Amino acid sequence: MLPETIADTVTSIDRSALHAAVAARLKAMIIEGVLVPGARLNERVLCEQLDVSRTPLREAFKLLSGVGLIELQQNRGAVVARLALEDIDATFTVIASLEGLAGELAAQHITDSELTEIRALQFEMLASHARRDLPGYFSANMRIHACLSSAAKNPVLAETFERLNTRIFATRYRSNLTPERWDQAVAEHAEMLKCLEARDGRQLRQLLETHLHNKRATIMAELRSRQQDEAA
Amino acid sequence: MLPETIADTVTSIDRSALHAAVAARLKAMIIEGVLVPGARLNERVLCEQLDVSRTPLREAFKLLSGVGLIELQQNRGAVVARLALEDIDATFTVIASLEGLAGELAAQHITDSELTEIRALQFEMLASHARRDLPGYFSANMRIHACLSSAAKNPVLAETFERLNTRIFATRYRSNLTPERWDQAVAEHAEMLKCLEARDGRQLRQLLETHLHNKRATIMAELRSRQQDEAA
DNA sequence: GAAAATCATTTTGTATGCAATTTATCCGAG
DNA sequence: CTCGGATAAATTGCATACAAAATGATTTTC
Repeated sequence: MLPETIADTVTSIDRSALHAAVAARLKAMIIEGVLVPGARLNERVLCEQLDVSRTPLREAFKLLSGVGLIELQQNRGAVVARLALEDIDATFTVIASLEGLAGELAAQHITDSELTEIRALQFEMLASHARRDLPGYFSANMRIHACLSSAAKNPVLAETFERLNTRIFATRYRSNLTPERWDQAVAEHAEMLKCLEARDGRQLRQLLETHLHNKRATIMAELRSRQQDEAA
Repeated sequence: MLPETIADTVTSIDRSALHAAVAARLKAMIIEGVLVPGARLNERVLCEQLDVSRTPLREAFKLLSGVGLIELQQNRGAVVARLALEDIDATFTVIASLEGLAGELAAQHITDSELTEIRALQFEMLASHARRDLPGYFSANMRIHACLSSAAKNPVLAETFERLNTRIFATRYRSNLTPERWDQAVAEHAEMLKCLEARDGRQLRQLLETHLHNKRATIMAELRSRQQDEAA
């Protein structure tokens, strides 16, 4: 299934914090799509796959349910959280607001080195855009948003973000973009950097909110059409 | 060992969802201040107190750590989450932003009956204010904010809220108010209701953000002075 | 032949036992 | 008397065993 040596080192589980390690592994499996939304998490099967007993596995379930990645059902075990379109929409709405806040705070608190890093990432993003390298673009994009979040110097905000992002990670960073929307997004990012350099929090917040609002609209449209296709 | 009286029924733990019930009990104990921040959660002791075995107790720990009410320490068990002043400040900043969003969405989506309920709660709050009944005031206040959150029709927002609120519940709804600040808060609430009735989302958002910003400033000032007293 | 009921199997939930780590106590050296 | 180290006690972490519930299959009844 997987290459033996390196993969084993990566995938094998650290026995010293088993429940946490199992949780991390399950999280990865969910994000990577190995475990699809709605799938039942059979304890016996997962125990054998991960080579742990049921106790730490069940504890990991509880940890993940707190993040909202899985749902616990009374006497019926756990299933991978299934997000309805409305949930995704709602999540983006909240993320948009938080991202706006992050921008406003970042404009106040960002250090020069952080700003330098964001500039660099911006160029990476431009490079990926020029190459039409979508995965590279998403990667740079994601790191820019993470950088902004950390520049805001608000751990609660960062944590809340992290939480919401993991839930819709696949949706957010694996969607398609029309060429026009892609160009527009890149242009928006350029604007955002300008605001950041000018330390204009108000404006940055506004920009980020509309930026995320646009992203939400794009993704929702895509998801809806995809759902229609499936129905047909 | 069956529950005999009504009191027993209320306080005894529902055996059908033990880990969840235990989590609820622990949450209550933390919010009520029975378990103070920083206190170690000894498994053996809690098992005896709650009359459950360690397995569901430990699972409850994991559930609560997801909400951020307790912290898990490697090989050292769990402690009630201890919030530094900066954490409280950061939390309020995020709550302010979310509350603003809730207001904006509520203005768009609120139903007449919800609006009626908020009006009623507003009067309850005024009554408590007139009587200088602080607990009653906080209670009405809390229900108004909850109502607003539910009127926003965004479950993700509501959940995020709930999460952040439980963490600083004691701080938020048990602080003192100067008479001036109290009057001001009541006035702000009147303004907010007006915006809601006019379905003016923009304005309401602005109001809520400053309202929460004021609340934050008040509470942070109080906490800082309290900390100084303790040091002296 | 279909619906319902019963029984077996599987799966989840809880309790307990054992190993490993941490914490507390005691003793001796400086 | 204090500090450090060794040992004992306590506590946590994981695995397993048992109990309860849910699922599925088979038989019974109409």
